[in-house]
Amino acid sequence: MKYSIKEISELAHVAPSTVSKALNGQRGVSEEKRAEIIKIAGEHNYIPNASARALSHKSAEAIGLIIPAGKNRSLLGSYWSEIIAAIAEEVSSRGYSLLLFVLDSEKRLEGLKEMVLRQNVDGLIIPAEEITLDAYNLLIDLKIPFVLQGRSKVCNHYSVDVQNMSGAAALTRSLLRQGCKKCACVAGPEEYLYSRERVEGFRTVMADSGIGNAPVLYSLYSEQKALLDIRNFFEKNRDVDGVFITAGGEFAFYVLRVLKELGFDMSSFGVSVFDDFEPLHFLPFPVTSAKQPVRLMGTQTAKNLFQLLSGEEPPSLSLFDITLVQ
Amino acid sequence: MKYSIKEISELAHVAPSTVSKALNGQRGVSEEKRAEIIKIAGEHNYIPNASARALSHKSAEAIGLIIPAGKNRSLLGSYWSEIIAAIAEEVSSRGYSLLLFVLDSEKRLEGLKEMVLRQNVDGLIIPAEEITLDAYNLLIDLKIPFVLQGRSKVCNHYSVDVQNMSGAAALTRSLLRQGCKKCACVAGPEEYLYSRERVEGFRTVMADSGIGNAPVLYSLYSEQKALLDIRNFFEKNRDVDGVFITAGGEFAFYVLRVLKELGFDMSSFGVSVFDDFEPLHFLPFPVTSAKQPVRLMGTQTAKNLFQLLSGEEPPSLSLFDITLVQ
DNA sequence: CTGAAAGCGCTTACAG
DNA sequence: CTGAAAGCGCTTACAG
Repeated sequence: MKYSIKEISELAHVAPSTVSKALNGQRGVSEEKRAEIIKIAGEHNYIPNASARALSHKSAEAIGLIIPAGKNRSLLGSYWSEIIAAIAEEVSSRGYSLLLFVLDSEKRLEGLKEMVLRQNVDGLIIPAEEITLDAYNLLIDLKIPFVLQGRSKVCNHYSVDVQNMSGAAALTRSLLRQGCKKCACVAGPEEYLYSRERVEGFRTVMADSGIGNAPVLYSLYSEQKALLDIRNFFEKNRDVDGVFITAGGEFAFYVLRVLKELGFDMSSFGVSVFDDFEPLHFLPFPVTSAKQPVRLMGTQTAKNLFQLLSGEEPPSLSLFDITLVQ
Repeated sequence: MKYSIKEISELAHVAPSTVSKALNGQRGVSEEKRAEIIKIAGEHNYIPNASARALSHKSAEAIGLIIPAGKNRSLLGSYWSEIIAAIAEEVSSRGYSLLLFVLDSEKRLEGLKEMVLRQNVDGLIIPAEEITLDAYNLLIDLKIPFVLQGRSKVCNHYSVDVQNMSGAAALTRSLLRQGCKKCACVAGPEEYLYSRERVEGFRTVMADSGIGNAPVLYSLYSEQKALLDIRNFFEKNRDVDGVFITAGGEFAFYVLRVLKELGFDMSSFGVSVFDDFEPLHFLPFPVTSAKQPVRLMGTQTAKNLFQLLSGEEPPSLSLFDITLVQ
């Protein structure tokens, strides 16, 4: 059975307010009574009602995390699965809880807006690529604190991100160093800032080394669409001998699957991937990848949000470097 | 700015209770007023306070999902990342939200207990391998509805699980069919029922084919410990020519890494893994894996929990079959 | 130190 | 149809 504070107060022969103070470690209760109350509450498995607490506190002690996944975008092997773990850890270490909102590819932030907002959260963590101007304005209007995971081109707001351009440049240089003559780039959705930045890093290095217009493909993360696009792309670019893939996880494997199917000789093919993923290094050919300090980044995001909640001003941008993994 | 129902009611020149009825689609409001109220609420981005709502409803419209991950157990490529997505989808399609609790390897359910319980959730989804008798009794005492993901040996309760024994048997038979003469089994923690069941499936098939005591290793999922155990195991079992791994994701790759390091000739080595994981099929040698219908299982778990919440009696056990993937 | 009272923002009988 | 009132379970000034 579930007890309320009133019932506990009766069992302890004190007022509810005294129980509240005792259990919350506030002063104004004799140590004698406090001990007694704690004992009784423990014996009855008393657990304060979080909603009531939130209502009077005017704080739910909860933060909301939005992640892009759902039917067409797997969480598997992705950046987001590690982000979740990192943020969950930081959030729960502060006694807060974590509301998770998973975005379907169709129902973008729009559909979830109401849902997210009607759940009481003190703040939100939002993937930069998902925020829209409308959503941004709404959050600002409602004064709901939030931080972005990544940077957005839609709005300028507190962000935590990785050095996309220099990371992509390093990966591209690695392809050249391996002797690739004709490199291509397969990127995620063009509408995402990080896709574009990584492509730009690729292009810059290619241009610097005198290669005018290396082939670039922007695609989507949905398996079906990606496989189709990638196949078309490589059928038109049979002479490519190296590829820079701007996104890891399953997407990188889609590219590799197509290359294999089209009969490319992978033993003399350069592959570099933005985002590290252990299975990449078990392949029968070498892969260079960029490891983002994802855990640190997730933790930083949560920390920045908590700073915001406490009224302090967090850094407007926390930028992290990648590490090359061979 | 954030408006309360009282403020909206003043703007609309009606009583708060009328606003409530209008916005919640209840009868007892003229359609005229209802339209007017909805209009005003919309214009002011009115969003009802979830805590207040939960407090009077006596339902938070939220369910809690506990997952085992954290520092030493990655979410990457795991069963749990898909479970999260499936459950999130089902939960949000019902207008509920999802509280996520990530368990560190040290602080098992115990530490989280208070945390989980003081957040208002209508029900919980708990990994079978994490539940303890104490936690079980507490939940029963507090009448908090919950379902288990997997079966537990600690308690008999509503569960959703995969056919562990027959799946393991199929994978083992596949090794034999490939011509393996000396098969070993590398399993996850012995304390987990599914580890034991899968080992049992392995042993049964081995025994049936006249092989007395095939080597079996139980280890942990933490990278460090696993690598150590696995190395020791195979150093002592140099003559093994096939392995059945009871868990997919990164754990399977630990095994493969060690085999590679120890110089086993993988081209003539049989590998079968319980749990499918796309990267497994890009390896330079064939791997047989068992694909669990993880999405369906997650959805079923959520559905069973909602049945429980609505006062119905869900199946005490929903069992799913694996599919062999070559 | 102790407790009665008001308030947090909703919802839901209940009366008019 | 409409609204005043009580209640959900806490917390927090405020008196005593």
